[in-house]
Amino acid sequence: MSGRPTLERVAERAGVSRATVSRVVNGAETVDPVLREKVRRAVAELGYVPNRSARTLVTRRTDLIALVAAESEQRVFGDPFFTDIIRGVSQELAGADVQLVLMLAKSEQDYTRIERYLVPGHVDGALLISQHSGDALPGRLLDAGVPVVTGGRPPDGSRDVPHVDHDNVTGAELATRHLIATGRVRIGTITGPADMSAGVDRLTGFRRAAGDTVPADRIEPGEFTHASGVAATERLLERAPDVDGLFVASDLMALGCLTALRRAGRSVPDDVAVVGFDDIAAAAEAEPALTTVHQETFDQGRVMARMLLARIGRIPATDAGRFTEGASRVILPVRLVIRDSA
Amino acid sequence: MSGRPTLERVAERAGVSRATVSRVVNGAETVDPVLREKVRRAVAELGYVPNRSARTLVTRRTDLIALVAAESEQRVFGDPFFTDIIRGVSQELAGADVQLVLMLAKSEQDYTRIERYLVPGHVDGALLISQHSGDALPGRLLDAGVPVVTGGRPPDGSRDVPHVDHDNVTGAELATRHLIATGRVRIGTITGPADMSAGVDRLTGFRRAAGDTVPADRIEPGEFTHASGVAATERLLERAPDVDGLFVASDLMALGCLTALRRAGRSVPDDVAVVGFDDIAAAAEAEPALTTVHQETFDQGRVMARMLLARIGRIPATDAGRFTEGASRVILPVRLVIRDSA
DNA sequence: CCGTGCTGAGAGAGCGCTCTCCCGGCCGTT
DNA sequence: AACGGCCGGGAGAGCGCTCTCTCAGCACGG
Repeated sequence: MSGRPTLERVAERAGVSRATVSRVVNGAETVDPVLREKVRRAVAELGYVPNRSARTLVTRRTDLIALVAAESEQRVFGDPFFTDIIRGVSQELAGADVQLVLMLAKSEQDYTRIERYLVPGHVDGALLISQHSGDALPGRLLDAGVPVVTGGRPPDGSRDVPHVDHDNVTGAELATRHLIATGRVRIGTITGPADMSAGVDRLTGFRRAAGDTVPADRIEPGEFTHASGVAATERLLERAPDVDGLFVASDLMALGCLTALRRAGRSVPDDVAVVGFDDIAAAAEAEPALTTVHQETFDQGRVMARMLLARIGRIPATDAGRFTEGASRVILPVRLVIRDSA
Repeated sequence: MSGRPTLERVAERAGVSRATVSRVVNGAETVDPVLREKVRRAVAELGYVPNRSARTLVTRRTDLIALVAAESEQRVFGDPFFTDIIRGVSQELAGADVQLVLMLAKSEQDYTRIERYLVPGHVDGALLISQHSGDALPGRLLDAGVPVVTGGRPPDGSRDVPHVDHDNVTGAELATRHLIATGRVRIGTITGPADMSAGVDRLTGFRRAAGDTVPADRIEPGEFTHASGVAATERLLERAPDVDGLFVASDLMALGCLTALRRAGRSVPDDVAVVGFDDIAAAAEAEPALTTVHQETFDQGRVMARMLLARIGRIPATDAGRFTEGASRVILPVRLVIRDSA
């Protein structure tokens, strides 16, 4: 570390000034090809790599982007969702030579720490996932001028933040219509949390397809986890034993639902048809294989990253495409995947 | 960002020199309490937060630690393993005010990029998970003087690197002994990849318990994934249809194994007893609930982080405990969890 | 009374880079 | 032939921080 070559050393070796080396390293056009070649060689010979901090100090660019996930209640983490988003984000950032700083918030205290870290320009921008209503972070970051993109529509009532979401309403509608089209008449749903937009939107879609005639005892709240899927199904079966079709707002819950139905002696899809949402890997392996709404979580991560990169001017104009300036909202399409459970 | 207060401004407001403010901010003892209080107030009033790059430039400390995962073949990612490690690492780093930089390598090219990034002091240390034999990264980092801790024993033949592993040999031995103790006589195993130490060690443990009498056609290689578990079980059943007990080297594969056995019309545990390894959340939910070897992946992440922090002098001596200097190797205990599949 | 030893605080020199100036040389113009 | 314009390259001023060095001030002993 002590012996690491500096710009100065490279300049010396190449017989030019520091400024010229800097120009070459940063790809400036206005350098004589002969000098450029000399510098290139000196850089290679010395194994020169620019010192990030020194550069950041003057450019005010960190080449760092934070991915913040509210991990509270382990909700995010049981979900393959998290992993896929990270993979997508990671891939896109790698291409832009930007590093990913991962920050998990388990408590209010963590949140404060994260806020203190993000605000003063330690990162060039932030990606937020798993937002809940009442979350002040996006607003604070916006106020502080930190570029932000969230995964999923911000909860109702929060400020308008650029975001990338899946078409949850349409997905839920497709799922529910499928239940109806296959002859189910006493349809119910297990919903996601009411403080997350994915929960709200999927219920909206369900209502849009099923109409307002669905009695309240066939609507049961869950928490997007496997365990909550089991519990919600049990409660629902108790109150509405004649239910013959269920739209379950996440695959993890749907898997729990299958377990609960099996224990209750109901056969799927004969007695009760089940449709999930997310199309996680385990859905296809379930017994029976789960009919579900497919979404592209990996792509969501990629688009989030691209959108943020565009906002901070890190994507060449040609590449940025529709995300360059205007777009502050991208809704990705979903599709129904019919397997055996409905 | 432009208006962010600097040390200079704080000094001015507090009526002291920059050096004194720096001392207070960094918790030096040798400052007059009166001045200290003045500085504290000025810091609070201006909302001063030190500029990380400027500090890094002189201290050569980045307060950044990289977590590198070889994501190739998506093996790492299907696994809840990854998520748990991250959670553990993240928690421990948060306490030390160190940020986590996540780097996923999908290709050789990524690997080169990562190496270029890590070597020149962009991070204070690196955590490596999912190592394969032939992986040159740990050695290169060691040579470059970058502190490294790996998750899992480095593959045979690689250089000795500080690491944190679970006791895979003992775990596999326990699992296999359980099969024997419950009366299974024609025992087989589905192994992990031969280029990963977890795969090798679990096979060693199996052999240690089962003896050398196990015929080769009851040993079938898998890749730690669900799909490979299904395939390996099918191949094994074809060659050794009379098998009555299986030690499967990962839960994901064991779940696949259950699926394959069900399809083949074998009942578990009556016809074939199955023991997995990892105790992922889904193991308890499986049908039948999976008997498996429990490991503390979350703790593994924590210990890895602590070990690295100790090596770079970021853990107070009292806390560092056994990891301070000597320990370059920690083996975490595992235990057998008996459920319904064996 | 002065000299010695200490403690606490300020002055100032960088850390390695970028970027704005400015200047020298070359072209084209009048 | 003289001059303006332009372009490539060098000099040098920071970016915000840390840390060594130095010195002022005080208590103490001789």
